Amino acid sequence: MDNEVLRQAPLFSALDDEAATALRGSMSETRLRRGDVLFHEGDAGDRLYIVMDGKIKLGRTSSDGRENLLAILGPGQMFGELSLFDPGPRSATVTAVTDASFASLSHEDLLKWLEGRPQVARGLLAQIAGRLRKANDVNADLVFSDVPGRVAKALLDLADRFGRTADDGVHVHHDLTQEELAQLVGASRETVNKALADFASRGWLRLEPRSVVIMDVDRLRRRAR
Amino acid sequence: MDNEVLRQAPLFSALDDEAATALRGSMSETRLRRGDVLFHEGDAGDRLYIVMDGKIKLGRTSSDGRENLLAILGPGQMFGELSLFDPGPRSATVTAVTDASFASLSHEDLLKWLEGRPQVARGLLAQIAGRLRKANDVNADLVFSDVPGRVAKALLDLADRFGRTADDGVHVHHDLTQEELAQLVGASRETVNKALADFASRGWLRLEPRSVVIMDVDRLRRRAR
DNA sequence: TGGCGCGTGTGACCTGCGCCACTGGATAGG
DNA sequence: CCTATCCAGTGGCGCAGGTCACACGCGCCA
Repeated sequence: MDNEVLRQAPLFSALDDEAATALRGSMSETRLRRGDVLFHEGDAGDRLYIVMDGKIKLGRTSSDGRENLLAILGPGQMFGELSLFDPGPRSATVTAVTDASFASLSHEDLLKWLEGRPQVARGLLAQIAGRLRKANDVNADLVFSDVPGRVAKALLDLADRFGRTADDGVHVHHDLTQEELAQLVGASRETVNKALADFASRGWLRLEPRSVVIMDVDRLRRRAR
Repeated sequence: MDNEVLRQAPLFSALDDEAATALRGSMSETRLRRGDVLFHEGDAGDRLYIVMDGKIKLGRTSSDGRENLLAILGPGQMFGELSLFDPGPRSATVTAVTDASFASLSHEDLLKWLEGRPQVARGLLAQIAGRLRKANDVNADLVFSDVPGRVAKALLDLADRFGRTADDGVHVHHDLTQEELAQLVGASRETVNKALADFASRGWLRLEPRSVVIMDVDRLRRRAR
């Protein structure tokens, strides 16, 4: 792992070389293969992770075994921040959606390193605050939007973060099965499939295994709100 | 406002008198009557508020005008913390559910006062982290629970925070109309009414205007999960 | 190379719940 | 005191979406 990769994380993008090197010193690296679980909801643990490569899903399981995804995270994004300030068991299960690697840092080391770097501390808080805002948005969507709307919104979000624009549209290699997509938007696999098929039949997008090509972003965006 | 009232807030309960007095110095007080709005979603503002007395609702309005409540807050609870770390327009509208009074504090004053009081700063972060956890829980409920389940859950939560136990049950003066309760759980007023009526007919609770008496907490709890 | 599992695509139900319509009681304002 | 408004209660209708059932293709391993 070198400083460059670390700087992918918005949080650390502005660090000078000295600071980045110091941080790296106390970080360790982990690798997972698709489907592997990093930790489970309920586990103890106080490490903060930063995705270096690959994608992970953050999910929770209901008492009757059904699953619901809180987020899909990719390179540069972090997770486990909750346990930094609100000690206690992990509130979600983290599973690799593709082969992935992470840098991680103990609560303690992070806080020590953060001392004297109030800018970064601020940034960290802003991230948490942003997450809270986003969680509230998701709530509103669950109440107000129908399933196709939520699917459209999810695709646009994934496109923002993982999409590559080509001349035939925005290629979004989300690496999710439709089942996972369904868990992400809080709907059944079948309904999500039908929504996707409908979008495709309108020419808004093209379906590919574990990915989509969005051909009419505007239409999709209008369907999302 | 005196130091005692301030100490109702868990965040400030452990302050010594000097610290509390210092804090009070930079706080100002506001009063509202039932139905009055403190600020709207989208407004500018960076004050942190603490409810001293009464109850408020934190809500957002969808593009087509429908409303959705994020939380009901009572004495000792605070809001507006988001704008502390994530500057930008207010993300929710705050309305008084009963006559209410608040202490408030500017972003700037708070941060200044917080310097040298890392314990309190930590506590503040823990509150935000807790809110995030809770928001995620609500998401899961919206996905997995039916309306009666969410109503039961909401009642139990309100009971925890505002209930008074008597020998005929737990009296919960929530001060919410059924319409508001419905917005809180993300359902229609009618459906919530029917759920409540059903609970009442089973003898789990008794309905009173803007309040309920829970007579069988256990049953209700079992219905909630 | 044949079978098996996994992801996807699609139709046929069934039902929870949103929306509408109306009633009756309570509260407030002229 | 009468009317207007708000809130609670209840029935009926329609539909979005969950569940079930099944079919197809593709990759993997024995």
